[in-house]
Amino acid sequence: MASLTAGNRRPVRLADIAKAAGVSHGTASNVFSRPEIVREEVRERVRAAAEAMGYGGPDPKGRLLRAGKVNAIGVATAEPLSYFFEDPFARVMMAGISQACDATGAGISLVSAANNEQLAWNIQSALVDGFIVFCIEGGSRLVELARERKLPFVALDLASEDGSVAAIGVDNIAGASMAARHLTDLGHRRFAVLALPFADGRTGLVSPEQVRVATYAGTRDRLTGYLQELSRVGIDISKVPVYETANDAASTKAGLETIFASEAAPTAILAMSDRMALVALEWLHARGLDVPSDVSVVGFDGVPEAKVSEPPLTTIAQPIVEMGRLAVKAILDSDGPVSRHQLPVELIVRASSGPPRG
Amino acid sequence: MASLTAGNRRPVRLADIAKAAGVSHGTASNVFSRPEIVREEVRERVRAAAEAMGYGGPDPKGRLLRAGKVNAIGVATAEPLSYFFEDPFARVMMAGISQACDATGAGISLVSAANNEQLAWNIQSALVDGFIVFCIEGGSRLVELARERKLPFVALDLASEDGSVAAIGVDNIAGASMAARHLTDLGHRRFAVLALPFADGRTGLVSPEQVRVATYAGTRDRLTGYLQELSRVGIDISKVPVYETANDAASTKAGLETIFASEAAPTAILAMSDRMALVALEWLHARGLDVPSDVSVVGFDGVPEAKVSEPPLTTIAQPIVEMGRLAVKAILDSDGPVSRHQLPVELIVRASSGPPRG
DNA sequence: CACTTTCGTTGGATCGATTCAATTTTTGCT
DNA sequence: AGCAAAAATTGAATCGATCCAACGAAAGTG
Repeated sequence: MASLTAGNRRPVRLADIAKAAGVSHGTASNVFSRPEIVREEVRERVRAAAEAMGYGGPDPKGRLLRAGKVNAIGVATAEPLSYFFEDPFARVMMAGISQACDATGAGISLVSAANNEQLAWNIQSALVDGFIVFCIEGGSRLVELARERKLPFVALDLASEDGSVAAIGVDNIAGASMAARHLTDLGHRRFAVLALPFADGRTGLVSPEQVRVATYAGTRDRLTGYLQELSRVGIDISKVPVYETANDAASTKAGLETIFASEAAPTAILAMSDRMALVALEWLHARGLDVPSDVSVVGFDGVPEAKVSEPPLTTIAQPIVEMGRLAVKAILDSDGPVSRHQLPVELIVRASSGPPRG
Repeated sequence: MASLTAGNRRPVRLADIAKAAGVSHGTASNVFSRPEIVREEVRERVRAAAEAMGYGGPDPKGRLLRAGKVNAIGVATAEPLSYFFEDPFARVMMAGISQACDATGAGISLVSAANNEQLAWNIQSALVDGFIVFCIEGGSRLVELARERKLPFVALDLASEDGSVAAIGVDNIAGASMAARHLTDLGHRRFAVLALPFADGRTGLVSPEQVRVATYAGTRDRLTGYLQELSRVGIDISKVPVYETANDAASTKAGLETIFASEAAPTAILAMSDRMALVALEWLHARGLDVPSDVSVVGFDGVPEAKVSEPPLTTIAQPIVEMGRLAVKAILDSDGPVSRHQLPVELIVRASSGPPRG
């Protein structure tokens, strides 16, 4: 019934206009892809036929099959799609990826789903030349799915233990160590750690046992870096509360409640992400605690928001944009050996850290 | 030379494993797409063959051609790709689009290029089921290119005059009018307007003539709304400076310089975007002018940043997320007539506006 | 035991283009 | 005009899958 309107579902193929123009489909194809090699008169005839029949140009679906290359790279996470536009770290990373893609003319396909089954299907059916995998929650599954596609892929921000997967990350141990060192140098001795997930789906204070079996090596490495430095100055690290969050506001606040409920409240907080650190800043302010005179806070990541927070956040800056660029490069020239890059981080001292009171 | 390593460029097709497993390609296909209809023994044999030969599952490229649907929608702009992750308005809009896509399981393809030729090619070859077109700079060209693909598409944030293109926008005249009304009610009589582009590529004070031939009807409508209200209270609108910017920091600051260089500096600024308004806030502060006691500022868009600026920004909020959702819906059920939605806007009064001094 | 269902499998047709070797037409030159 | 070289055109093969009508075998029925 809907077909009453002009009665056709646009089945206009290149072959149709070739017939209409009285040329072979080979020639018709040339009119669009290499117009210079077909005689002007013929070219115009074909163009006119295309115009008349409402032909929208060669369908990329067809071309794709022959050409093999999609000219787009997929960026995958196990978060909902909006993660790409809402998470500060993801946004900066995507900006880096964008730059590299713009430079090479590649497109970006966002591949993602919070739902597990949907995610698998989306990865299996993504039309891309390769994947950049954001390893936050569900990282290992994601890597597994990407690997199954047998396309080039690179894991981001993951201290993957599996040397066979290409990965781009930072030196988490060194970075965390620098953060802790900065605070111990200032004289702090009572610490608390706001940790990223060690494994999927749980939050709360973590035990050494849980750290040992951590799924996420990156989280473990940062903790290792923190604790290494703390024990160096003689702090009993078994007394340092480590609260695992889901890197969102709610679980971070819960962590802060727990941490500050204890007798010996810390004078310094080591947060494994700027996102958590920024939440902490807000929470401390609401609680009437001054930063940095009551509590110092040091983040990790170096997102732009850290520059303009109240007070501006001391943090370990990752070369996020550069990582994004490298990732794209790794996909596009993915012939060589699996590329594993470990980039340096940098301590950026701002106003959220200072000597402890007294 | 590179082919020494195992000497093959992965030409493993479904047909290959079918042959290896001793079944027809039809059956092999079924093993992956409808496993329940093939006998277990056969299924396992095929699966084993696939595993052994390193087959990564049915290639979506092939499936696509047959299926016809990509299951992804393209979002197009004439800006570089990073625009999606850096512009506040775009980010909120993308969040809305993401939500709708998550809900329906569709993917998102970012289609964009600052370079003209590249842009055309990218749109022509994008593997998508439809386009959502961000009409900022280069809007008309973009719409033209999208139209040529003969795919469903919807223009966002564009008061397109051409009734044949689906579009989702807000009532720009009413919104602008509300903004101006708010300020006239407060007692303001000396105004300046920071305008979005009327046409591509130029900035500076605009003449009525330039307004008349504006490419962007949305910009013109907002101006109409402002001026309608101003003349209603008896202001000589020919004296109101209207400075056209490129909606970036540089040209906005240039506009402010121009505006405040004049004898009778305005007591109120009407900015056609929050982005400009926020730049204005900063510029005025740096210049030593207090907002709102020296100058009131009212923006347009309602981006999240407006809530936390110093001072918080009075603005006309668009239902950005809702627009994103509607756009996706328009693409996905694109059978009906071209859908043109005009959504309402809302005046949000914050601290950046107040009565003029004296 | 013949006869109908049901189930699993087969292989050809199709999706919409590009490519390339072969062929035809045009051009250029004497 | 005659012939070689250059340019334009043709059409079959290919890309990698899915779909479906037809068919053979096994199971069920009188």
